[in-house]
This record gives sequence, C-alpha cells and structure tokens, in this order.
Amino acid sequence: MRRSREATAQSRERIVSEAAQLFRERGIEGASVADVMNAAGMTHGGFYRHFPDKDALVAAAVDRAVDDVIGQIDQQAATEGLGAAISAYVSMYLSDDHVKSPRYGCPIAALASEARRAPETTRAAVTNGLASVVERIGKALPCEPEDQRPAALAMMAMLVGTVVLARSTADKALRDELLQAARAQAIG
Amino acid sequence: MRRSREATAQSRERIVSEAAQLFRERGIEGASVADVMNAAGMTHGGFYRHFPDKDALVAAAVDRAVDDVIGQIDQQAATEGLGAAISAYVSMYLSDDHVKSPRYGCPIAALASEARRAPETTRAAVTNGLASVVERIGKALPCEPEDQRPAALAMMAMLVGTVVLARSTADKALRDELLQAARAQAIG
DNA sequence: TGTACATCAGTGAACGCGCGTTCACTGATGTAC
DNA sequence: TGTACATCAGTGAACGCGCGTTCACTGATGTAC
Repeated sequence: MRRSREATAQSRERIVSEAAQLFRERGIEGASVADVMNAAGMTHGGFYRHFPDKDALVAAAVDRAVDDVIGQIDQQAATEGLGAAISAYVSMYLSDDHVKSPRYGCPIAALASEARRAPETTRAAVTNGLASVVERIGKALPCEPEDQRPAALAMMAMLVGTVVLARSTADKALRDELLQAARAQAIG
Repeated sequence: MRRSREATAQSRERIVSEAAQLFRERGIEGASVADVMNAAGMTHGGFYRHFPDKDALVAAAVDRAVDDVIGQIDQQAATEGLGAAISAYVSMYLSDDHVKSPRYGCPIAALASEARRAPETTRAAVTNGLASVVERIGKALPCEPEDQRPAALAMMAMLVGTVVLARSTADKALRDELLQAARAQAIG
C-alpha cells in the first residue's frame, strides 16, 4: 500500500532514529536491518525503499547521532554560554548514566572501534563529529589560544577512553574509580 | 592422524598466538574460527579438539595479548627500571606504528568496544589487563602516593582514547594532531 | 623390547542459523486528463 | 471536481552466503601386556 509523501518521510525518520539508538546500544554488527525495521514498526522488506544498503543506513545513523549531540551543546550554549554547555557536556559524559546507556550517548565512544573497519562514509561521519566537538571544547578551555586545540584533543581522548574502559570492565569499583579520576582531571 | 603431546601443545600455541593477533587486527567478529585455524596452518574442523567453543578461544587470546604486553613492560622494568619501562610503553602506545598496526598492539584499545558485549570470561581478561597496566603506570608516576592511582587511570584513559580516536578517523592530519596532543600531555 | 590395540589430533563434508538482499505482490496515493 | 491509471511504500517469502559447530573418518601416537 503506497503511503503519502509525509508518511514516507516519517517512516524514514523513524528508521534513522531507531538505527541511531540501536547501533549505539548493540554495535553496528549487533543490530540487523530487521531489528531496526521492527523497532521502527515495519518489516525488513521495506527497508530498501529508503536506503540502497545497510552501509548507507549506518552512515545516516551516525550522522544523526552526531547531530543530536552537537545540537544539544549548541542549544545550551545559545542560552547559557559555551562554557556552561561544555561543563554540562563533560559532566554528562563522565556520568554513570552515560556509561550504562550507550543508546542515547556519545556515538564515538559507542562505535569507535567498529568505525575503524567501517566504510568511508561512516568514518567520515565519525571524523566530522569528533572535529565538531573538539572545536567547541577548545573554545571553552581557559588557556592560551594556541594551546586550546591540543588541550581539547587530549580532553576528548580522555573522555572517550574513560567511557570505553568503564564500559568494557566488569568491575564496578574500577568503573567508579575511572569516572572519578577522569572527573578530577577534567573538572577539578 | 594423532599427534604427539608436544605437537599438540604447539598446535594450541599457534592457535592462541594467531588468534591474539587476528582478533586485534580484525575484531572478534571479524576473524572467524576458520580464519584463525588457517593462520595456524590447519583446517577449521580440528579447532574443537583444543577449545569447547569460540568464546573460550577469545578469552585465551585476550589473556595471551595482555600477558605479552605486561611481560614486555616487566622485562624492561627488570633491566632498566620501571620508570624507563613505562616511558617506553607510553611512547610506543602513542606512535604511528601502534595506530597503524593493532595486530601487535594494545588489546584493550583494539577490542574495548567489542568487549562490552562479550561473555564474562573475556570481560574479566580485559579488566585484568587494565588493572595490571594501571598498577604499573601508577608506581612510575612522579606524584604523591595517594594521587598515583587516579593519575594512572586518567593517563590510561587518555592513551586508549587517543589510539581509538586516531584509528577511527580517516583524516591523517587529525590523527597526527591527536597523537601529538596526547604526547604533550603524557610526556610533558 | 616388541606387539596389539585404544586413543585422539586433524581433515573435510555437512548441519542449522541469521544475516543482507531480492522479488512478486498489494493497495493507497499521486497524477494526467 | 471527478475518473482512470501509474506509481511506489510496505509485506512476507525466498535467495545465497558465511558463520559456529558437528561428525564420520584416517592414521600416527600412546599404552598395556
């Protein structure tokens, strides 16, 4: 049954949105096309009316996840200033909730090691997201302008590394220690 | 054809050794049992004479990779002291070679995001490796004893994060910037 | 030490399964007049 | 505005493929006497 243009656009929107969450939660290989379509309320066959293949969905989903994160930062920066927005971002990043729920969290921390073997479109989306966040962190750092970028890169590496390590270890105490150590370094 | 005890032990050794390399290079899901067995010079059927299933091989391979890394540090520490060993480790970690060749590099950076969804045995092997490296880094850091552990955790997070990010981005210039920023922060 | 037999490491075909993808089909939507 | 037809979003069965795993088989090794 053919759908209206609006309904078609909404379907695509649901597919991308669910994919952005499922890929972060289960990994790219861990979430199948059928999984995503079911989450979007459809069967798998219709997928190819929206995307040429799974790789195209992956790229769109990573783009979406990146846009969401950057959008949140920029929105808060517009009302409360960039410094407050970055502070909030770092606090969120190093929170228990973020470690526990990759679904709505940083796509880079969730997908980074799969991205290494992903097609160019996906790698480009990750690179773009990384560059955008680093740029905003840099501007918010209280140091000499020429030191902002390296400091922002090192900060981002520590954020990503902390969350990746906290998620990979089974030891709750070690997880807490990691988060606290990173907070001390990043905030205090 | 039955093999001698010695030949059997050598076969198992080759399987674990090749698995430790292939899993780091291609990921756990990216290297099949048949791939590992071929690399070890055998066909896939014989695998189950050595391991009950692939999960057991993954755990053994991660253990092996971790032991190799820790062994290198400890060996250098025995002759040149822990400080020199950790310095060399950090330099190696933040080198272009390490980013380019996960095959012989840090198993945590290579497998961390897959480890999150891996069985308990694999997670335990990763946790054990992380704890071992952090302990050694802590002892080598020139700060108050009570600050050594958090500083070591934050340092390890930055090392892992830098390499994970450098590997996931397609942008060579950004990769170089990441490594240089991390070196400046870690080494001084 | 030598012999007869049991063991088992490794082979290669076969299995079931889930995956990405294709396809014939349906029927509501969009378009042409 | 109404009608006739073409389009195409979504369904569900089917496909080929690679995976982890199983299994009958082979023949050298290990063991019992």
